[in-house]
Amino acid sequence: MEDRSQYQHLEDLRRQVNFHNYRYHVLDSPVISDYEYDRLLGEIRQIETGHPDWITPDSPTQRTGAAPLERFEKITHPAPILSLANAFGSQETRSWFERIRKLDPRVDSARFVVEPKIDGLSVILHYRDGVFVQGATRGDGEVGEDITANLRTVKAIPLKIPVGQGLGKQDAVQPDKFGLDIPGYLVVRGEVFITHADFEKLNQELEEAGKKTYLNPRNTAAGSLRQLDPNLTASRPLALLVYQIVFSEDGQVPTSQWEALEYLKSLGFPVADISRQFDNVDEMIAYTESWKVGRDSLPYEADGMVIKLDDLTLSADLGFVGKDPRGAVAYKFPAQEVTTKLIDIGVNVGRTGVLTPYAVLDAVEIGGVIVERATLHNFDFIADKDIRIGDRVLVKRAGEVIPYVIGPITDLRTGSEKVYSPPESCPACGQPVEHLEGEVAWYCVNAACPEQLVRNVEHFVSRGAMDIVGLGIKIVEQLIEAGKVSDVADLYSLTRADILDSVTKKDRKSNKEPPGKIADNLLEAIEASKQQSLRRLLSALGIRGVGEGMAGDLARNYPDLEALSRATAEDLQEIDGVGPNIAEAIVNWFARPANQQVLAKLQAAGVWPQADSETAPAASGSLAGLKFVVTGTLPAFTRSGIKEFIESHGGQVVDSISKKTSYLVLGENPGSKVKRAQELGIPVIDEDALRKIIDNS
DNA sequence: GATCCTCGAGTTCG
DNA sequence: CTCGAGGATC
Repeated sequence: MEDRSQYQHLEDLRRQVNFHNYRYHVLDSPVISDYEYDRLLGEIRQIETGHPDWITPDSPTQRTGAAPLERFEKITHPAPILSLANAFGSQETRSWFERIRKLDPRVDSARFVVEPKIDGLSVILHYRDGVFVQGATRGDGEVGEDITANLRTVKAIPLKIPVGQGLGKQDAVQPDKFGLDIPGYLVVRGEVFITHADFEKLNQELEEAGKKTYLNPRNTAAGSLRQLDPNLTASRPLALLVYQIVFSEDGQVPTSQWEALEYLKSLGFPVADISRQFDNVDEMIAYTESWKVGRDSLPYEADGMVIKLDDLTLSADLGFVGKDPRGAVAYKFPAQEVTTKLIDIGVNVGRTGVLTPYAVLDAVEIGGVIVERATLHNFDFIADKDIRIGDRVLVKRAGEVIPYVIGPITDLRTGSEKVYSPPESCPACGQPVEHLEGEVAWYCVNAACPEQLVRNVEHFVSRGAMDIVGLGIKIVEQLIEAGKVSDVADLYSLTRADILDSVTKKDRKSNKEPPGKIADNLLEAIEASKQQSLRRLLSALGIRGVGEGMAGDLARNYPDLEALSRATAEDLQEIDGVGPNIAEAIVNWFARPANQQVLAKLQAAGVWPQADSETAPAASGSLAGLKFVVTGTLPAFTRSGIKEFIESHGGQVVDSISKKTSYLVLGENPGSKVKRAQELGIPVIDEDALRKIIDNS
């Protein structure tokens, strides 16, 4: 008697846990705390321990704990698991529609369903009498691998359908709203994936534990499902969205894709909430395109949208082209991540002598441009990620612009890859390289390294520094090669003849301007640069640790270079933001004879700015005390324009988002900063909103 | 001593 | 944009 009531209690507990599981993993809105959930689960475990014969495969305790497998068994799918033809852009999507319209007049008035194409792993789930009995990978579409034990640990997969039956809650689903008999045997298809947020959290945890991190959410999801030990799979934050009924027996299922999604939802399966139904091609395409732009705001990685004819009967009647069904098409977004071969590793020498490795890649298109080079940051990065020459690597364009190597696809190694070791001598001058203890960077310490000189002069003339227009890297190289320039001060003693002698020979055919004119323009630009502010000159000199910001701070505290050169390390540390390291770097720079010579030459040439008004901070204004970060392109401003605009109203512009940021100003084609702002709860505004803030105060 | 913030330096393609 | 590192802050 007691057994009987305890069994009923167990059943009740299981129903409750399943319900809360559904609330959490499918609806994403839990109604009890994790603690309470764990307590319910614990109680079930306790009862089951006392009565092992009561354990059923759909008990929530059976999600974990299965023993590791030797290998995965093969499973033949009950129906072929199809792939889709791709369409790149709206033009190809329209062509697809036109093609099938000609084949069948019914297409003319057809409806469409648009769903996200999530970058995860396709899985096939089998339910016998409402109980999850088997799960498989897609494999080649006919035969997949049995990963039932792993899938059981994915909490978003209902172990029993329908969910919520008998709980009497308002969220309880009504599977009979379609008036259909739930099939005794039902096979559905879905995508297992990991959200961006969970992926980042997982990688952070792995990194803290000193373990190897994953490359991207897709690899992680795929790797997690292919673990032979289900306990490992259980520890991964896998999510699921279901989108297709593959097969059914002993029952009826909807014959429209939209209803199929509704039906699956009613059975307790998670279904993508951005899926939409359309009866108009233009609106369908507009919606699809809207996600091409908005893909970054999705919580998961999507590599496109799937467009399906809503009428599944019509879709089936249309048949196939090769293996692809005619009734659906995958609208692909431009790739943001691409794999390619790393052919070689080269090394650049920066103006400070830092050696930076870069990857020479087998050219690939990423997001519309051909990429064949990507920075590798530093030599530790190569070692940490275990990047080898000949590896296939995953490459991404950060913020849609600068490509970088995420890491090697180790599964694709052939054994012929070569481990890379950093050079022992500078690739530009051949002098031995040095590495300071505790620092990541390797340096070429040869003061006469020609590459460093080129970079140094390049930096000196750049837009943010002395702003000498018309003096590009090519001309700098030629002037140095011709021996006309051996430090930045030499620019001010250049004659017309010097420039004509060394520069014009090579550039003549590519330039329409007569060489004399080029020389004159250049001399004029050099002359004009003598009027640049102390802040700009300081930042142009390239003292270690002194960039645009620090140069401004120094220029506010010292009237000219002479005064600064006499400052001691102690004096300098009085300035906010200057610590022992930067103070020492400044003192050392002024102490070097070569630099003293440069200073003397500059002074003689009249390049000797005094403390200037440009450095006076705007202490008041409607934006006083507010910190702004700008991302993307603003309609009415240039990059430096918006900075000046905000600063002129007393606001401050910084580069990276932190808790102290007041607003993120959003332009077009924004980068990853938007996501970070959302995480930190920082208000995101556009240009107009910024103006309103100024006007309203 | 640990953690957060800010800055500097190098960076690709067209 | 990313990464490293110096400085400030608790």
